[in-house]
Amino acid sequence: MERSYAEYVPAIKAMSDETRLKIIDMLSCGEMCACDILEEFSISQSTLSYHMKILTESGLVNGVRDGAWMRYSLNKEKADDVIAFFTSITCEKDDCICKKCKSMKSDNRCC
Amino acid sequence: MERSYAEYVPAIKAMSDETRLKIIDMLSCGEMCACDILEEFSISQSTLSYHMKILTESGLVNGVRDGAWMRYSLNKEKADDVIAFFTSITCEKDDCICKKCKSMKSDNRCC
DNA sequence: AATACATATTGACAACTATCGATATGCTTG
DNA sequence: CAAGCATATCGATAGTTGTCAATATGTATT
Repeated sequence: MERSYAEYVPAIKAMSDETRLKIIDMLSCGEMCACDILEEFSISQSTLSYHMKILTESGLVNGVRDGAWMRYSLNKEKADDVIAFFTSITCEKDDCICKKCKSMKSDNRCC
Repeated sequence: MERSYAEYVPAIKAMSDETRLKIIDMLSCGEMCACDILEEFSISQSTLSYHMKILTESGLVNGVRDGAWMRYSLNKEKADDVIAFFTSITCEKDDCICKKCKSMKSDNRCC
């Protein structure tokens, strides 16, 4: 089975930034609007908007407009999907890509 | 509780690349040497060495010299640690950072 | 319609990343 | 020790990222 690693890259990239990790954590219990998220950081409004765009485009965060505000929330399904993907590529498995290694020996060593 | 998001950034950054995700997958069942990993990709030897450095410096991959070869393996503890961190920041929790949000209402909405 | 507020977009820029070819280092074997 | 193979490092380069100030857009209120 060929796994589609590239499919997960945008979400993992979205998580590979300290600011965005904190935002994900902040959204784990419910919705927050941009202005309240902004208060927790020492970054400009445009920078936060940039981070929220990366998070929403990655699918990890949902954003809905509510009048003048944007309400952001965590897309739990997507987050769980990423976690499941991680778990799958870091666990031994019967159809593992490494089984294709020509010189792999019986003790799981090659070379 | 203040979480140390920054602590996990190098490992997540290491995972945010298609090539390195595939390498992690290849190492999930056992050790492989650089030359065998290289065969699975269309990249130069120096580029692979660069990726292996990022993976080992992040702690996700262990590299040990074995004569002329390097034997790489997944650091399962580190991988599990990252997964546990993800799980923790994407799940509701009593000590959640979002609970500090001034305007958070009883229905977990703010604004 | 004018003003104020919330958020998004733009343009600029410095820092970082992925890549390569060339070269260096380290190990093994004749 | 010389040659050859495995891996690492270096220097260059094109592309990406995170940041800001300025500006634009969208919504609510007066």
